[in-house]
This record gives sequence, structure tokens and C-alpha cells, in this order.
Amino acid sequence: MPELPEVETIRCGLQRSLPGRRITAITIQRPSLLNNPPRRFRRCLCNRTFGAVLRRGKLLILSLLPDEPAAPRYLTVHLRMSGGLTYTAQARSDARVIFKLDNGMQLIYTDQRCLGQLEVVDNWQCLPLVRSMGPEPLEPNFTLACLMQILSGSGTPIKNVLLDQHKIAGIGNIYAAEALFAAGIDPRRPAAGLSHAEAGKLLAAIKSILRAAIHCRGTTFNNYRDSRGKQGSFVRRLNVYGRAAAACMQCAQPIQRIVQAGRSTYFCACCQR
DNA sequence: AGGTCGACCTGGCAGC
DNA sequence: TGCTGCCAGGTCGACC
Repeated sequence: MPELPEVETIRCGLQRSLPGRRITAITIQRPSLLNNPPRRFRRCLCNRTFGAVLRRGKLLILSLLPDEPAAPRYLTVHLRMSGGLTYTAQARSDARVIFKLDNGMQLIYTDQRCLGQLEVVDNWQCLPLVRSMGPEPLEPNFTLACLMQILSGSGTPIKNVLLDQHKIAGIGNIYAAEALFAAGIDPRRPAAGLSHAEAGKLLAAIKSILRAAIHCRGTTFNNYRDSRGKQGSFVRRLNVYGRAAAACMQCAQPIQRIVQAGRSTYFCACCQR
């Protein structure tokens, strides 16, 4: 579900609500979602106060004020395929973890498929996932030279490279497909085979699509919701993802669906070369 | 070393 | 109606 734009939308929403709020109680319906023993998880978080909400790639990082000197400083949340975090006054029957807050509100973690992970850590920068992450695609240091470096020497299909979080952080299946369509590049082409001009088009497409998706508060396909429970509207602006056999918006030829590295890829064989 | 594939899970949906 | 099989936005580890 949640790729960079969805996680960033949730981050923004939580940043407006959480800082300064203290956790008064925690209900754990699904201990398997925690990367810490449940008792330690609860002990580390009860009575702690939230600080700033950060993001790296698709990982949410909820910082905690250092009110106890040796206590862990962060709660990290990876939503994986179907996770979500909602700030709400209402109870939810599908809650997997509930954080009760000192103002009567709750932070509720939901996750239909239970593939997500929550973890209390001292230092999120040291997590193996974070240490091995590629650059943030919306940062100014993600330049054409940077992208060319990532593509060089790789015979892997360009779509698979875009999905590889070690190479670029935050792009998932939806936005990889959309960026390749916008750049007019066939997802099956070897990454190293892209010309300088094509890489430039792809770079611009990645940045503009991620920015537009954040502006639309993400893409709701099935169950993604933002931190207030609202759907994202970028689904209306998808050109290829999820549109197998439908007419291409540019040339009216049918959109193709193929499988690459075990994942669906949608593209227009006429517009993408 | 670099790439691919299945496992991890649950629930919605299509087809019979 | 009810059962079965397939599919899903991510990541990791085993394997080639």
C-alpha cells in the first residue's frame, strides 16, 4: 500500500497532532507486529511524550521526548502492504495496536495483512533497513548524476531498479509504473541501457509524480487512509497502474499487464519504448 | 555479487 | 449461498 507519498501524507498529519501528546495506555491486539517483546514495548512507551514525526523512505519515525534519560528515543513504524496510523477519538474494530493519549484521543495502528512492524529503538539511523537505504528521491541531492550512477552497470530491468529501496528510497509499485509511463520508458529495459536524456526524463518524472501524489494526499486503491481517515485522490490521476486492458490515455492502445520480479507491472507498449 | 523467487499474513472478490 | 483460488501498494532471506 503505502509508498513515499502516502507515508509522507500520514507523517504530515501526525506532525500536526502528536507532538506534546503523552501516551497513557497501550493495547496490543497483535504482538507479532512488534519487533520488541510486548512487555518492553509497553514499558518503554507508557507515559512517554511524542516529539517530531519524521520519515525516511517508507519508514515513519515517531520521536519521543527525552523525559527519561536512558529511555529509547524513537518508535519506528513500517506500514508494509496494508498498515495505517489514524489519530482519532473513535474506537475501531480492526485496531491492531492502540495508543491512548492524554487528551482523550487515540493513535490507532491498523493492518489488514499484519505484515507491518513497530519497533522502539534508541537510534533509527542505525537500523539495518535505514543504513542500507538509497537516496530520498525528493531531496535536492538526488540529481541526474546520482541517478546515472545508480543505473550504470545494472542489467536489471529499470522497473526493478526503481523498486529497490537500497538504490532509491520510497518508490513502490504504483509510482514506479507511473514514472516510467511519464518518461516514455519500457519497464523491461535494462537500467544501464538508458541514455542520458532518458534518465533525465525519468528523474523529472519521479520527482513530479511523487510531488503531485503528496499534493493529492496519496493514492487510495483499497484500504489506504491518511492520519485522519481520509482517502487519497491521486488514484484519479493514474495513467497505467491498475488499468490492464483499458485504453491508454495518450494513444488509446490497451494497457499491458506483465509480471516482473513477482510483481505486476502496467505499461503502454506503444508509448513506452 | 547481483538477481529472482517464495514466504510472511489477511481479507476481498471472481468464478464455479 | 458457499466454497476455492487468486490477488494485493513491501521486505527479507534462501537460492541460483
